[in-house]
Amino acid sequence: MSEALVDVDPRVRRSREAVLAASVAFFVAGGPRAVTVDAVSEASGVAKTTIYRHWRDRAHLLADTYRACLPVVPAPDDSVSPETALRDVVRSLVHGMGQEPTRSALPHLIATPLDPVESAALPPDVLDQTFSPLVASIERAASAGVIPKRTDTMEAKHQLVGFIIMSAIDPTCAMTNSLADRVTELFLAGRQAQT
Amino acid sequence: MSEALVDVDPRVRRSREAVLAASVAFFVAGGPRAVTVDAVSEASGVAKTTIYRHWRDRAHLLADTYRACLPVVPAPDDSVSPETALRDVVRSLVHGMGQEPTRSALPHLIATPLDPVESAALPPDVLDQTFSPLVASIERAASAGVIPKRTDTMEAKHQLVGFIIMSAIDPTCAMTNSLADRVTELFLAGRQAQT
DNA sequence: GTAGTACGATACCGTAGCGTAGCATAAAAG
DNA sequence: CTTTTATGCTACGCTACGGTATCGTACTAC
Repeated sequence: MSEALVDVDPRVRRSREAVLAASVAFFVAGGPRAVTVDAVSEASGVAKTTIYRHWRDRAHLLADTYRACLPVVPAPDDSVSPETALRDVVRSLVHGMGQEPTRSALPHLIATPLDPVESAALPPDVLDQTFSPLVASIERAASAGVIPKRTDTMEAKHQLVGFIIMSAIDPTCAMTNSLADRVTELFLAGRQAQT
Repeated sequence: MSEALVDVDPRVRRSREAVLAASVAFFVAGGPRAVTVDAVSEASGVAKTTIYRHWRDRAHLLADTYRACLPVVPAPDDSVSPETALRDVVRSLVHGMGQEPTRSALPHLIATPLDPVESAALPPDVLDQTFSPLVASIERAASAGVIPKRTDTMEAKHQLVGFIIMSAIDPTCAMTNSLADRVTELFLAGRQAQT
């Protein structure tokens, strides 16, 4: 980030990182409710007062914690075929959802934005942004005719995202490229069978 | 329930129902964290002391609240074809997930069992039981050869359940038989295209 | 009508958690 | 070495919440 050029003081860096790491750990283990300033302070070794010097209040700390648990999904590559682009995005999503802390935090990532108090400092559509590359790939596949042109984008999104998320929530499931490609194949085969 | 034959006293019935209704409302609106005994007491008009006469502690109230939000999914009918049985179960699931309070509570229904403190009085596999009819239908379809016999049951479950849940979470999505049949069709077409 | 029982109201204790104030200390920057 | 700044520590006030005790009242059942 560009902030790294401003926050030169290593003390600030160290404090912010230690706090966020502890906060993420609590969020993963017990959801937003488990992220208490006192607990984070003790676990991170950073004084409570210092935490409040970096975050206005608990809601803002929680917002940063939430964002730290979101996977980074690269934008789809337009220079390859629509099928390949879709397959790559699904691979990225499966990989991102399988990585910690995202994977263990997933149920909380879904539920937190719906909590009227815990979502206080959260932008309303944080989670949607994660799936926007996928939506773009679906739309491209539809306009290219790889799947029926009349395909309901949101329905297709539910189909793919749901499959991936349920797999990630199941701890016995391996989040590999192999799984990702199966997701893509089953999706394409089903859609292409539509009259 | 058979309890209705024992709890003849209308005062008890009235209290239990009012408390549970208010508790469900809070759970739907804000998750387990929002279910506080004080708030439920005030909203239901039932005294706090009376609540503790019917539930040992907050955890047991929350467990009943959670169960009240689960949909009822009838067991699959073995007298019809595997395809029809699967289609019917998917219809029931879609319908159940689309009904209030289940629909609005869905994210919390997923996240709550993973919360180490809020899941205190919850049986560990409450949510799984909801999907057991679906799993049975998938297995029957596989052994009948409607879908490949080597089908990974859990993977197929993730595929179907994920699609349904993501649709239900999207408030703009109509949870109709039409959607349910599309889910089933896309599933079967994709699976049947497997070599 | 009478006995039993569920209920409501109030008051209370203990704990957890948010957020702040004041001051001493250590570390970075020049 | 000196100045600036980030930090740690202790203490504090406040609120929300879980859970209990007590007592008077209203309703149900027979």
